[in-house]
Amino acid sequence: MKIELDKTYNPREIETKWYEHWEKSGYFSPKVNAAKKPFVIVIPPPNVTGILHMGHALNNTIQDILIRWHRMRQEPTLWVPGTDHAGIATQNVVEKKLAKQNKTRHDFSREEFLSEVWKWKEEHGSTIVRQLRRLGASCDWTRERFTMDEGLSKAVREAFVRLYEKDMIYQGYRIINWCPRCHTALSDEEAPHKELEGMLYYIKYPVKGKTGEHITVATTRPETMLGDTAVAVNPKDERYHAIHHHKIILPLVDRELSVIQDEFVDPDFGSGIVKVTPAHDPNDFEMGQRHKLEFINVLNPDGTINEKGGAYAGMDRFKARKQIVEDLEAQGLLVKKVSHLHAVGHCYRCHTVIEPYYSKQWFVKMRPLADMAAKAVREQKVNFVPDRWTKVYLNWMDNIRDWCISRQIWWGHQIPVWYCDNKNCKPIVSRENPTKCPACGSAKLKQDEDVLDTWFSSWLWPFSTLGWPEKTPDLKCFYPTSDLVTASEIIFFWVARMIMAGCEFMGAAPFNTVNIHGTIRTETGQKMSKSLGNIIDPLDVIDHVGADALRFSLMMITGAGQDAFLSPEKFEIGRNFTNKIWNACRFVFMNMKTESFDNFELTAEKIKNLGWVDQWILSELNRSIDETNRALETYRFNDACGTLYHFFWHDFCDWYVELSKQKLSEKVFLHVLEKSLRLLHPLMPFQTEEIWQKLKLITKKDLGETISLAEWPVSNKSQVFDAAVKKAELLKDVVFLLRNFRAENDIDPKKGIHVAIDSQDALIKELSSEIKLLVRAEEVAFKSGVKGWLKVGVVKGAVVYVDASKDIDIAKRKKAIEDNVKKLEGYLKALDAKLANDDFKKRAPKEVYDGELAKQQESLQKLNHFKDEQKALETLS
RNA sequence: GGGCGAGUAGCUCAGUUGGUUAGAGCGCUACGUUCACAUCGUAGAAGUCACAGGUUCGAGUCCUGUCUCGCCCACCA
Repeated sequence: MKIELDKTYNPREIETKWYEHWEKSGYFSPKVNAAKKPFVIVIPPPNVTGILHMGHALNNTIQDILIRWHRMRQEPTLWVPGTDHAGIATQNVVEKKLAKQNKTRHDFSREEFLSEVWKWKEEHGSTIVRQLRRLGASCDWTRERFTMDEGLSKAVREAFVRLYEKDMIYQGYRIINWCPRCHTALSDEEAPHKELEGMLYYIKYPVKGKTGEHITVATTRPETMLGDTAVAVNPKDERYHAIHHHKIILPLVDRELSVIQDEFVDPDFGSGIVKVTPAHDPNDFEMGQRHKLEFINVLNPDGTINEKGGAYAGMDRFKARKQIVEDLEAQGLLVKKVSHLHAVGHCYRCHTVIEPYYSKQWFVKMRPLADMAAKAVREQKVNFVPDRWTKVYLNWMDNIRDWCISRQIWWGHQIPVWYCDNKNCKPIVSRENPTKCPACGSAKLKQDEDVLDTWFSSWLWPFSTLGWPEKTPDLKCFYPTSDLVTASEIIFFWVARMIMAGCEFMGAAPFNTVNIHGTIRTETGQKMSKSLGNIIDPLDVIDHVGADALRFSLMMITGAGQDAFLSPEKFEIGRNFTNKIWNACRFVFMNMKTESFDNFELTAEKIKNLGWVDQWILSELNRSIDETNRALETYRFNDACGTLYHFFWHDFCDWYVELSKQKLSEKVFLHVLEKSLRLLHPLMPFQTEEIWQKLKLITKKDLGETISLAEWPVSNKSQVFDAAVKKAELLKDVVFLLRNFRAENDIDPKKGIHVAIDSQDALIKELSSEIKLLVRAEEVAFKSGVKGWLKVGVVKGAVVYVDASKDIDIAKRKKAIEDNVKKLEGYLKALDAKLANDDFKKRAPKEVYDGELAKQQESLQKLNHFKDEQKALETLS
């Protein structure tokens, strides 16, 4: 059967065709085999609101490579996919949609609003999941999960109740990060600090009963003074001993404040006196507790001043700040303002400046969890790749603070706590919805209105997706998972907490290896983001060059764990490579006598009788298999790409295919091609499958159903032939020399040249036909005492001549030789000095010394030949 | 304030325990389309390995310090 490939590779139909076939055929579901250790990855669940961006493309390509590689190694392989309900983000999206109809969520009941969100989820939530398929991600879609599906919601309740029962969840009044735009509390991780150029205001507070006397406090947030309930000084600060027992009058409000003494106050900062606002600053909160101060909250949830703010009530916090400064100035109480660089928390969802806010929230006690999780990493139950992240992780664990898990939004897992109508009854914390109060029997119960932090469901992901808390076969078989692949941004949010949850609920860390990859950036180093308009859309890239090219390009340019700087041109590397592979295969298919290849497995017997070129390419293949494995084992995907790129393009196409006009074994040809496709498959799944299937038809060989289940190549020492490799090196050297000579002398590419070689080496005499072919030589003669020809150069002791009666540009040749002589003389000078150094002779290993010596000999010989040639050219001209 | 990463060819980056004359891809220059592939081939030019010291027979690689860029963490108001 004659099978032809199209002239250029057209990924579009091929990709859709194969993905559908793979999924339908169930290749992505693991073949459970108790005797074999499974390889398992859980996907970092993208937000349901998400659309595939380059970061996802990178992240999921890495996972897919690992998964496909292990699958081909015939391990039971599972990649669990799914999406995250992304509480705040999703609610924001739906609220924005409602805003277009001039509505807010408060125009709906909670139930109505939630049904709007579910509706949105059903319509748009599968976008990213479809896009992952286009990338080629070989997830087991039969096991797809969602953080709010029934099973995972059950897991969330189970976790909450267990922690509550162990006294590791508590409710209390604390200062938390409050987003005035999202109207909710946030965890510390959700309120990253950003440096802002602000103002430090120095304000006079009058001392009571001492007209004209005042103290000066410094603050960056003057509006919080409305909630001041004390001023504080350091007890050791002698400047202020005199005022310890005085009362201070709070301007604008006329509240009477005591002076408290607290070690926290740094006498060297500002004036050395701190205004204390226990309800709006974490430090002041601590002081407030220590000194039993009053907590006055002056803010509404939306960031406006509340009724406690007197004249400023109703004003936005920033407007109030401006107004208060103006008013103080008018009263002569503003001493000065100086610009001041400080770090301010921002909401990670909407980037609004967060407000430290005193309110009642639910918290998880982190110390015991952190200790366990840190231990798991210290004992190498979990390993970070690259290793430098270990320190980052441990440092965070050491400085952990309790986790605020309640959110004042509607979309999410509602907190499983109910309050009885009878205020004297204790809250009911329950896995199931209770119908009546166990204490008083009342049926009037009200569930806590808050929902849990989205990450409270994500941290259970590695086992909740496998069925926990039920004891399912999947859980037993696939937990703990093998690798986790993610970006550094979510080490604290997610990775660290998953390790905690795994240790706490499963008694074992959830994965062995955490592979942290870099961030995708633009050419100029910016983060890619929609708002900056600097996105390169992976789906565009797939449309233009195909998923394989996208994947390969990404992997090729991303050093292990390093950030990747992208521009559209970067994807040409993958496009060109897919094209090269395609055309090489096209060539093979066009030239093979298809009838004779029903079997191209190589037996030891066959291999022994192969020609040296075949032996050489087999040697390179086996070396490449080893290198690829080493690269994949150490998560060096760019090395794996580089190895296979070089092998396929340069060894296979440039040399082997070029030499294929000589007598080569077509069996070896197909063998190498087929093995190459397997090696490339994890990187470029679509194209390799397409070609492999064609190969199957041509060879009529039963290779199996799909390349994605074909066995991963194993290297074989008996297929490495040092002599053949040496011979190839020699051939390449002679060919380079003569090609260079041709180019240097502008010899018409179509014109044959006459070559003579003077050498004692028998090996080179076996290369005449190859040399003829590759340098377009009319003849290659082996003889000594060549007279009247031009000496071109010396290769491993063999002197190479070309018939000088042809059109050689003598002047150019002279110049080339002169350059060579100069270079060689410089090199020899350095070598001579090195070898003359007694210390080098004494201390360097013998191999190194001998190596240098041999180099000296060879260079000397070359130099002499060039000098001879110079003389000969003199007589010629 | 603490920590991490990066600085190697015009650009993007490799360079694994120190040991050839420091590599690749892109770009550039010249030539080439009867060749599977011009998304190609052949050949070529191009580097003070950020800087300064040090260790060593030998440093891009190890040590110390400095500079530049980027990132993360941090309750000095």
